[in-house]
Amino acid sequence: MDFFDDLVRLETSLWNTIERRLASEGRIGLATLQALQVVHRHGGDARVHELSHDLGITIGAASKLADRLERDGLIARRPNPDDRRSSLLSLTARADILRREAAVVSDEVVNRLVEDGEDGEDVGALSGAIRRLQARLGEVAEVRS
Amino acid sequence: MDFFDDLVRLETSLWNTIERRLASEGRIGLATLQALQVVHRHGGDARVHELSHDLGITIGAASKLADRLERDGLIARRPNPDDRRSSLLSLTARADILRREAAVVSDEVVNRLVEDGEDGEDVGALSGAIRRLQARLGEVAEVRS
DNA sequence: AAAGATTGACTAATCAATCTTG
DNA sequence: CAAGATTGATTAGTCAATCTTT
Repeated sequence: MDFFDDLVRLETSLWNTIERRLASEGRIGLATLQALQVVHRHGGDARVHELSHDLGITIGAASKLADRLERDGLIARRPNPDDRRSSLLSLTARADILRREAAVVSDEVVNRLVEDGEDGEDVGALSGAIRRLQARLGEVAEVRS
Repeated sequence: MDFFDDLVRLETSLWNTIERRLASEGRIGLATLQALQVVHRHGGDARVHELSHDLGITIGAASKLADRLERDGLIARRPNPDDRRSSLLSLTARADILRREAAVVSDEVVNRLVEDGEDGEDVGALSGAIRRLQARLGEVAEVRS
């Protein structure tokens, strides 16, 4: 199971590296960035359910995450007109700016790692392989509860 | 920064999938397995420092992790003869059995994903690329504090 | 002073129970 | 009853302060 260990180690190291860079520049944290990106990508259709699914956390965790983002003025909840059980989440103007700025920093770190090395062209193939494995793992990968 | 997102998503999905399989068989959790593997790999020379380094968590978190493992009878702390500031960590006999059993399950999940698909031979290259990127990221990847 | 580890206050995750709406 | 979400109790992480040993 060397492959899995290597995968975890790289993900952890890269995550920590990006997190440090963001902190050193006084930006939002990487976990917050990931959450804001989910809301952004879903346009006006983000619910707590999408946070849970896309981040791979439980519904309970996603609900509390939305609470914190709302408390910090990063998202707004408005009633879902199609289903009164849920709310629709959207980024505040300020959050969208912070999101974009942090994304630039994160991209910089990743690109510096991935580009202009001898391994430069590996990355296309690498990304493809990762996405194929992800597809293979498929819908089996939901979080319980 | 698609590459990083894909990496995170695969790692998360695979982690959750393995975790569910372990839980369904009544084994130790994946985080515990990872910790026991670190102690195992370091032979008699594991300290709290190694847990922190290899798992990518802070020293404080590693210290508390060692507390829990010790409390649950999975590791023993004995005084480090060479340096009285630290203890040496070793697996209990029971922990080594649980570690091996859980590793088999984890390997099964990963191998089923990775082998005998059309992507079978990708994985060698994939692992290599991941390890090269990890090396490139290098020692920069320590956790602060 | 620096290195290794521990501890307390805080933050964020899980799980289970519960509430509301479909 | 299902699905979506919230909440309370518990668990595990971070950070900062501290203690001991080098």
